[in-house]
Amino acid sequence: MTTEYFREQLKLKGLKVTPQRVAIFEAVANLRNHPTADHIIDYIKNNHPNISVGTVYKVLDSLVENQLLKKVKNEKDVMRYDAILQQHHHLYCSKTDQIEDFVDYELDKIITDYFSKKKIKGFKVKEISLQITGEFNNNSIHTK
Amino acid sequence: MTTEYFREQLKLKGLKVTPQRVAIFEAVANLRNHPTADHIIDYIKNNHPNISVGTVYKVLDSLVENQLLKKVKNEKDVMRYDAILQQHHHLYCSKTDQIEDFVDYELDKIITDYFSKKKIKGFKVKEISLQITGEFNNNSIHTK
DNA sequence: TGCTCAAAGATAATAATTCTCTTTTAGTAA
DNA sequence: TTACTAAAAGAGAATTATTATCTTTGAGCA
Ligand SMILES: [Mn+2]
Ligand SMILES: [Mn+2]
Ligand SMILES: [Zn+2]
Ligand SMILES: [Zn+2]
Repeated sequence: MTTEYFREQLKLKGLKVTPQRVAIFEAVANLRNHPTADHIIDYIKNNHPNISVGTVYKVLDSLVENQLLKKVKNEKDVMRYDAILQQHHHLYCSKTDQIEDFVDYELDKIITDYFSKKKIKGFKVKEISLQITGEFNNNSIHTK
Repeated sequence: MTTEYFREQLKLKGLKVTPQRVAIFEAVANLRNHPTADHIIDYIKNNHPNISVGTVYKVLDSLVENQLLKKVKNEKDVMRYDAILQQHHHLYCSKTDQIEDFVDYELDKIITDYFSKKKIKGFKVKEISLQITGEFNNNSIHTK
């Protein structure tokens, strides 16, 4: 996924294409492990040694607002971000803070079918995702 | 659910039964809407006008640790707590911060069945729950 | 009834995030 | 290409949630 792609996405949303926005957007996508603001800052330090933390938070907010990123719910006092917008689920490790993506179309179909029949009264569903909590086997943690 | 019940639960876990612990535990259970530490403090102000916020956080931590409460993941920078331990899901309102419980045994069975067949390799599942994001119809918000 | 250790209270410290203000710059139009 | 301008970035202070430290209190137990 090239830098040009990220610039384009920003443009499509009517956002000014700044080096900071591109770098932050790209960082979340490349890091892939649902990074925190801090992870992102570390990651872009080389090319942006003096980026302001306020900028990072503001950019993340606006990317989320413009639906180019999503926040990832978790039970720590630090927000995490996700560049994958398509429907997917998350594996939460209760030992480490690792969060991995879990994609399963068959499961998605089952759930979609179920909720197309059974409506939740008084609530309009926009999105359904699973949070799967458990533990990774140490040896199978794929860092790349 | 009587106060005696909460005292008993604490005792069963080998925790000292203090008025603060009982009050906080009871508050989360009675409030029912996945309160924050702050909500809890407000709620118990009458009976415990001088409770220390540090105490509230420490008690909440230890109740979670002892599996008498659960943290509720959400995408705000404030933790929320749940006294319902049995398997259930959450409806997240994207307009307000309302989080409501959603219980559905049929759905649980479908998901359990699915995962009993299809294992996730490299990951030992402990718990699966859905986060259902959407919007409540204003008129059907049940505050009690 | 008194001991003792764990818990509560008070308050300072920390960490994540937001805010305010000044400077810079991307986009646009002369 | 240049100049203008609104929006964004930077710097740093402020805020908020949470945690830590230290002293005092009190629950459980002999
Ligand atoms: Mn914090
Ligand atoms: Mn915070
Ligand atoms: Zn993800
Ligand atoms: Zn709940």
